[in-house]
Amino acid sequence: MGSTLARSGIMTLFARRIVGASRSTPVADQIAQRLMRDIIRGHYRPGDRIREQEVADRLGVSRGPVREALQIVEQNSLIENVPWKGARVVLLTLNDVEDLFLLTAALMAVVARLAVQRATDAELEKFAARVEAHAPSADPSRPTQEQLNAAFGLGGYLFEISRSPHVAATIGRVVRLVYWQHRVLNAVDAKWRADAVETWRELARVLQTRDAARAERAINAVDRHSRLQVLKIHRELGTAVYRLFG
Amino acid sequence: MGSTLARSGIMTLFARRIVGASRSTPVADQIAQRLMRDIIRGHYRPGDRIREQEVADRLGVSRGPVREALQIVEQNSLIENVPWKGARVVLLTLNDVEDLFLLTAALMAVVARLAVQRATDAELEKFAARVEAHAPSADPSRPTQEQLNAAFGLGGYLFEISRSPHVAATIGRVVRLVYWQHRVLNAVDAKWRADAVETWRELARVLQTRDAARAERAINAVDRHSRLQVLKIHRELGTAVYRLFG
DNA sequence: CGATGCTATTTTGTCTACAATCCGTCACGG
DNA sequence: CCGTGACGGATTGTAGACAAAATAGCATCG
Repeated sequence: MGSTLARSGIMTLFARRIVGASRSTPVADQIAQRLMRDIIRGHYRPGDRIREQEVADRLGVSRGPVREALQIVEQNSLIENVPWKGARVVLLTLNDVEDLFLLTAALMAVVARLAVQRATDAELEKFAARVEAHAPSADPSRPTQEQLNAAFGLGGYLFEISRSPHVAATIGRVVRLVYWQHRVLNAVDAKWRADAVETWRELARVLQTRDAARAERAINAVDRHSRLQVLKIHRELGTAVYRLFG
Repeated sequence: MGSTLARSGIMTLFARRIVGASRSTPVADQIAQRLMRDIIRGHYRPGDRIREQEVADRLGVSRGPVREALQIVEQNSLIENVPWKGARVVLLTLNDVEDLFLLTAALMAVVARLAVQRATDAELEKFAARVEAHAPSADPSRPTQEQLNAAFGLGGYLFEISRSPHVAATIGRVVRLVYWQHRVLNAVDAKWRADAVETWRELARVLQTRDAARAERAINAVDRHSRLQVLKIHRELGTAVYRLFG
């Protein structure tokens, strides 16, 4: 059946299975990861309906696991499940996005403190190396998707070395939505991407000083650029932003 | 089928369905709420296995909706779903609980700011009234469950008047786990409960001053008493705390 | 006596079938 | 011409049956 079900690889960072870790990932989980990837990559757009049978046919499974997966995706705030009407990709309003950035700021501060406290020197060095490795994707000529993947990957590793599954899970649900909104940044081809990489570099440097207060400021600087741009576009375009998600 | 499926009423506060709001709550959601209630109230204890057929028989439904419900509960970090081995109630370690309190503190600060900004005067008065109404449950002779319900109810209303579904959903997942840990407070029958009510009263007063900084301090004071007690018990008893969850 | 491998039972994972509900369409009447 | 209500197709909700895997118990062997 599931030759079409190749594991995502990017989202996996936030999927912590604390104990068992059996070799075979449950099909429902795989479908959920795949659906969230498809939504964030633009295969489904905000407001789109997701039909169970369509997903089942596309992935070569039956509707049972698909329904379980939809519950997972709903819990991650990417879809809404309305009784007898099915699943629909959420339409985030300007207020939603503002609140998500609020949450991100507060939770990122926690992550920064934990990383400073708990990450090893080797891990912080590896983090800095990853920042450099992903830096090329900040090239304005590259598609937004690469920048998105890079940020998601860096964030995921940062959560990992913070050594708190609960913090990682909580903030993971939030940043997934935030980075999804980064798709609207297609509309602005400014030097924003280069600035973003510079803030990541600064964060990597500050983390190695083990200064919690400075780390909090540095990690919030990372999101500041994108936050301003994303909110600006939302304010200008209103609900028309959804056309940018194709 | 579902005469046994009476709606919980307490958890409902965190279950936001943004648009549709059809009259009939999906069975899977009802089962999930019921399972989470059962776990927190001690029907299932940490480490207990939850068999699908048992749940299905007990609630008078088939295994399909139960499986969907288990995915929801797993996303709320109350159970772990291990492939081919089923669902098991999570065993929170001391580290887990510490991290959850960290998260709570950070997120409660956000809630305090939002409540100060967004709640109406009438809502803040109603909040103060609810604090007084629930005050009797702080009576040391009452069971811990009542104190737990009271705190959960007050928290839920506070999240509601903060007017941010995303913040409410995010912190809801965390405080559910935190208040679950309050069960260990059976072991200490100190004057903790009366102190707790006094911190709630103080929070209600401060919110009405619309002072965000003071509100942050006040809301963190609410959890401080229970946090210290809970962590103390965890440190003293180690894994033996699980015996307190019956 | 203890360890190991086999077998029976239990439990989970998935699929198929059927019932309940919704949505678009069209006929009908005002 | 427009609103209203019924019909049919499509989609979701649930149930039951079957396959796959794990657990427990027991017999066997060292």
